[in-house]
Amino acid sequence: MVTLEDVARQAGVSLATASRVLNGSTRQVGAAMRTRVEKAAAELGYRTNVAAQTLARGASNVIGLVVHDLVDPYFAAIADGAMRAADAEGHVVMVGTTRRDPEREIAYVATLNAQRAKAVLIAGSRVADPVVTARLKAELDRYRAQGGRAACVGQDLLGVDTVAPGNHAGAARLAGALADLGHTRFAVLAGPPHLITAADRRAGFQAALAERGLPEPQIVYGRFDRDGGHAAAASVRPDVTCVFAVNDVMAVGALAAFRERGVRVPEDVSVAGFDDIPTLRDHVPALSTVRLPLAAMGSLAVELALAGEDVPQVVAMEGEVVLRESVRAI
Amino acid sequence: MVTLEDVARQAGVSLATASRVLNGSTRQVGAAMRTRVEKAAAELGYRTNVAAQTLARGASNVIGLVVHDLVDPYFAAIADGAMRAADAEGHVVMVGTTRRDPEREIAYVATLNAQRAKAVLIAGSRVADPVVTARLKAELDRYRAQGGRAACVGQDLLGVDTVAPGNHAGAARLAGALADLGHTRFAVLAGPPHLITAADRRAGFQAALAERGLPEPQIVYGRFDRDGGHAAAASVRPDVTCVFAVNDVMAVGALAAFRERGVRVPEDVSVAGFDDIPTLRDHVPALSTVRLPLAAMGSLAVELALAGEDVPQVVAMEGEVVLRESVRAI
DNA sequence: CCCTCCACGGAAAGCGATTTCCAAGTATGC
DNA sequence: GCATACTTGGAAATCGCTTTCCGTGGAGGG
Repeated sequence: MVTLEDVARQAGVSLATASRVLNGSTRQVGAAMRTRVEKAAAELGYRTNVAAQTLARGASNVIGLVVHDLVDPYFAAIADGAMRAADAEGHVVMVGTTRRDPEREIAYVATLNAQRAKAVLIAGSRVADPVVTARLKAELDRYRAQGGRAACVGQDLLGVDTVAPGNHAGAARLAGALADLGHTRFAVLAGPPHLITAADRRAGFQAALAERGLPEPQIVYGRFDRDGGHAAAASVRPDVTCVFAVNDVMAVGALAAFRERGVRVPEDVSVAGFDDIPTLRDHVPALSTVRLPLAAMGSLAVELALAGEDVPQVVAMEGEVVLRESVRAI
Repeated sequence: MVTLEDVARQAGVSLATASRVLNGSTRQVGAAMRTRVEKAAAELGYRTNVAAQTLARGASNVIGLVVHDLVDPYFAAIADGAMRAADAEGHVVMVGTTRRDPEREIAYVATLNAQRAKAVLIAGSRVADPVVTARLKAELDRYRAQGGRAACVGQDLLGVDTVAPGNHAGAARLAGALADLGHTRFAVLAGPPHLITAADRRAGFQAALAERGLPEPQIVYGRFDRDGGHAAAASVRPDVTCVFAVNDVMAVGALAAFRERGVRVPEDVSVAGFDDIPTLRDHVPALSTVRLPLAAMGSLAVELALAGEDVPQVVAMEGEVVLRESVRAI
């Protein structure tokens, strides 16, 4: 394994000079020395040992990204945005998936702390359990106490820079748009009650209906993924004319369930989701939803974390209602 | 920043003992010392400095994964499989996206070499340019010369452990199945000519048609993504009854293009893809394809790399033809 | 022509862990 | 009861790089 010392010896210069040439420094190195070092490094096939560099510098160029599930287009889009931003700043990205287990989320923050990652990004909904949230916050605080930066895409509950999607307001606007189409009897495929994102969207939707004096929607709890939507669709009451799934992958699952049962969308029932994941544009029928700029949210989170303001910044991202063929007026 | 030395001092033991307790070792430590160290570590909130550990041990627990595009469900599925396997072995994963630029692929291998990653996984098609391939191979060889392990999901061109999808054979079997339905006039949305995966699939398809004495299919080149399929579909000749897109995302794009033009699938034209990406199951019409076990391929690649046999292993993965509603007999 | 200052090369002290080598204490066998 | 063999704790060298501090030679100013 060729080290900087090998390069320095081959070039006939000191370690310090070789380091300054190859790994950047504020100090200048004369042209003659510089080319000698570069030539030696190329000949020997030298590659910096980042572990040693990180140790010596006391700072790494790793950005950690924690998501629930990379296969979910929602997280894939956020991760993609984050990776582009990280890349543009010369950082590399370490990704961990929690598989929706908060314990794994905490463990991964600890791992990233051990890596002395430059920044940690946590994407995805918080859970309603205050004990779990407190433990994650404690782990993040410890990390930040050691000089780490952190940002979150989701609820502003961790005391760090946050990109906060307007879940409540977006769902409320969607409810309004759907009510304007003449719907009165709604169902909400609400996901798990303890997931705050799911709960906020459900609550926003319900609040808007109540404000208009419309009857309470049917609430169906379930999982937050495609299969959860598929299963929940089975219990929707027959008099319901419009179904709101609290995220797009659930809506896609519900659409599949309706199709299997011969229920036509939108003729028999209207369906809407939330997020506007990229894969949606090829779906039949085209799904109505609330558009969130997912990739931008990912890159913004990276920028916030890297900027590292003293007081945590919270940026709200409002979703835009997009009506497509999955809904119709009644 | 609390170090092992702080912990040792607080516990009143030596650095060596603290290290043995906290970071694993073959050596035993007495129960009394052990609990004292653990207590001190917990009180101080100690987190191992992985950079220092990596430097001292001469080995890291990072696995690098290089993919073209995380938003593409094909790569997301492979990455997910790889991450699960890595996780099971106690490794963390660093992901890089190349955005289909071979230069970035090479650069990322160099970065992972600098990280002294335990293993590097390269997923995605090689390109036909032998110079580029040689440069990537050289970079990988340098990495492996320093003790790194590598594996590849794709063509066996890099001299490392490889999980090789049966592109040619799978496409040939698909062509056979489609011909059995009575189709004789085909088009192939062939992707970019220089992408070997795309070329192999096209060639396999053509070979099977030729073997049956069927006329040459129309070949339409284009990009290897959804928009490429969408654009390519526009130039399909009107007499064609069956279109093969060399991957699923292209097929999905083609389906969208046909829908926009009022061409019905499968009534007017049959369409098939390749890969069987997970999002396909909710597509309308359900897309016929060749199923590849993507997640398993990802985890297998990790296992191969970690096993580190002396001679590179090559595991072929054969795809299974799956006919769904996007094709019909003629 | 002398003095100051700048530019640039090198020696050496860390960074925070692991691990080898010693030494001392404790079991075990006869 | 003594020699032998394990255990187990600690001192110190080491991993590869960065960076401070020092020293030297040459340019520029008066």
